[in-house]
Amino acid sequence: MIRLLLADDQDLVRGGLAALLSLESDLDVVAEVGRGDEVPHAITAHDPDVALIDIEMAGGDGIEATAAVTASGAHCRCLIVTTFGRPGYLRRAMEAGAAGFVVKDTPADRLAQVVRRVAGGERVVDPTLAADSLAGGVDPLTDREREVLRAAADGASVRTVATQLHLSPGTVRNHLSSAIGKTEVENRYAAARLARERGWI
Amino acid sequence: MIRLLLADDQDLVRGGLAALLSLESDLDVVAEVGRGDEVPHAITAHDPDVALIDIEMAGGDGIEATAAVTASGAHCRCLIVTTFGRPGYLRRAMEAGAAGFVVKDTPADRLAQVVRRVAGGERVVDPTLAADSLAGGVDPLTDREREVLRAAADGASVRTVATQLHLSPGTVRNHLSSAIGKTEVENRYAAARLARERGWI
DNA sequence: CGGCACCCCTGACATCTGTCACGGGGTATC
DNA sequence: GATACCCCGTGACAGATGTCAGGGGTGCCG
Repeated sequence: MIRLLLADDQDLVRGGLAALLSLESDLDVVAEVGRGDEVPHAITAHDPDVALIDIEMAGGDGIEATAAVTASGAHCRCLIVTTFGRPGYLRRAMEAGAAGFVVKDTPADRLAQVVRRVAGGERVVDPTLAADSLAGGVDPLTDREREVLRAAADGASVRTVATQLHLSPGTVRNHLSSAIGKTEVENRYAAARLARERGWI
Repeated sequence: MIRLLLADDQDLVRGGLAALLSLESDLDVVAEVGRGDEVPHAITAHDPDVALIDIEMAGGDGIEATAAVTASGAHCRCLIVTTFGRPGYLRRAMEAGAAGFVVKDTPADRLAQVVRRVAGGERVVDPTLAADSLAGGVDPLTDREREVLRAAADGASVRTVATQLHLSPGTVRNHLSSAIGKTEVENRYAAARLARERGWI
């Protein structure tokens, strides 16, 4: 019997996955949580073999949760199950110690197979996604550029961002200009959009 | 027996919902589609009583699909099941003739009840969402403002938007300025963000 | 009919943005 | 030590943006 933990902030999706996986005789959903930061506690409490974790969640994201589980040295292996197949997500998830990464577009009947392979010790990655990740290139932004871009992403002015990050307005503009250059777009918003799409911020 | 159609572009979610609903003895999932524009055809082919439709989908959105079903005069009733509880979505869905609207945060065991009530002829709306919709106010934007805002949302310059919509650059700027004023924010991007959040664009 | 709201356009203005050249300071690598 | 990054800052410039005050046109409604 493979013991499973589900982490997803949407009740219907979580319930659906539970129903789906429970159809398999060798899989047993032993716990469900709706927030990323509840994952470590649930793992110590229920000792699952595999944790299926979403990335975008209300309380703490799934990559951080995965990193926490990895750091704790728990027996449980983490399988990321996410909506967005962003190359940056994949890379960051693997760095955080994830044992698998699939998108929610995966055919439903294949999920159980993936879970079994992960439980068996394999690393399972969505093949098309892995190709994208290799082809799409890596994040060219520096830490500061990412930070500034993130702060400016939802329409904050230079002055606001500068105050927020304790920087001079000129410096903020320089970082933004650099990010715009690296992403080869016209302005900060397009740059932020692209960076988000690629999973860089 | 209540016959169901599922429309969601994510295989795992669709499969999960199917598994979840199939646990109920009076519900029967007779068809599944992964695109909004396949909904009308699937309805004529399988004659379901209730269609569970997502909004954000790859091929044609769920509100358009609902409108098409309503226009066709089919016996089938549409229940929107979506990730985002945006007031604008709710309003537009109801205008398109939806018989129900729930978010994916809904507890899994309540979905079957909602489906039964919709099948029985009731209109079922997420209560907190309905409150938001009434309190949050209506879309203050004009058709043109919405259009211009949408075109400018992902970082296009004024010139680009103007060419795209066959307008003068000055006119575009006036529309944007007006939208910025109505949304009470600082710039077009924040305005677009807010409009998207509210479901206006 | 007169308002009223929307649409389209113009021109002008202050401000914000994106870019460039330039400087100084820190750290890691060879 | 030289080199190469990265970080932070300045000053200056052209161009984009947001705002305002106009002008005409349409259609709707009291």
